Amino acid sequence: MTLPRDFYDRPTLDVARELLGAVLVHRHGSVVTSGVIVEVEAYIGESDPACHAARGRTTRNAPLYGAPGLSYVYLNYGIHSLVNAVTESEGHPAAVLIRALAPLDGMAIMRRRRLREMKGRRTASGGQLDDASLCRGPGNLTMAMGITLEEHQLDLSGVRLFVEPGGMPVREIAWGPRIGIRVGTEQPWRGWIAGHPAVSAHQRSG
DNA sequence: CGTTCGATGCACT
DNA sequence: GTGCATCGAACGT
Repeated sequence: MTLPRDFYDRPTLDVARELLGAVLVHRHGSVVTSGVIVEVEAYIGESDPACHAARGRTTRNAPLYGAPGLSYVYLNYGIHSLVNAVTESEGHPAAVLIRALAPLDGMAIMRRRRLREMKGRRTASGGQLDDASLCRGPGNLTMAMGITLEEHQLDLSGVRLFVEPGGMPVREIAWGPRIGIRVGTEQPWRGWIAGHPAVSAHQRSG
């Protein structure tokens, strides 16, 4: 079962909460990668200074104003593709950023992609990557899953990049300030599964 | 613990 | 030209 389009046509914080514990799946040819969503952030409307729509509609952020249930992928810092799910009805720009996954399928290729990206660089751990680290962080998870700008504007209820509910039981959800932004930090719009080892940025408890 | 820094692409000013 | 919804290493305290 795949979450339908109208799942995303709702208040963004509701969508964000219910994405926790669901499974993000990427089919790239015959290669399938997936993982349980354990960390998300909500970006809601033009009044949210951290939302890409904060300064009105542009060609870049137009998909945020469009149909809910599509992917919104953009390149950040010239290096990382970040993947969002567009939420709320047309004309209401909002999205949920997927920040971390607990890997399920394709862990071998995830590890290969992550290590290839780190090639040439010295690593403190000698190039070790435990399972919980494969998709920890929004840039790391897209690297591991092979999500690029080619996955921009895909139907999340389709067959290539989609979400299935019920990946794991969610005992406790914690909420706190969003990470890595310079404005809008007063809103507790980062949600994560309390205590999960794949959550990024040291804040795993609530 | 903390801050700083380089790598890198694109949209916007 | 500036500014990022990043990452990991390096170095200071």
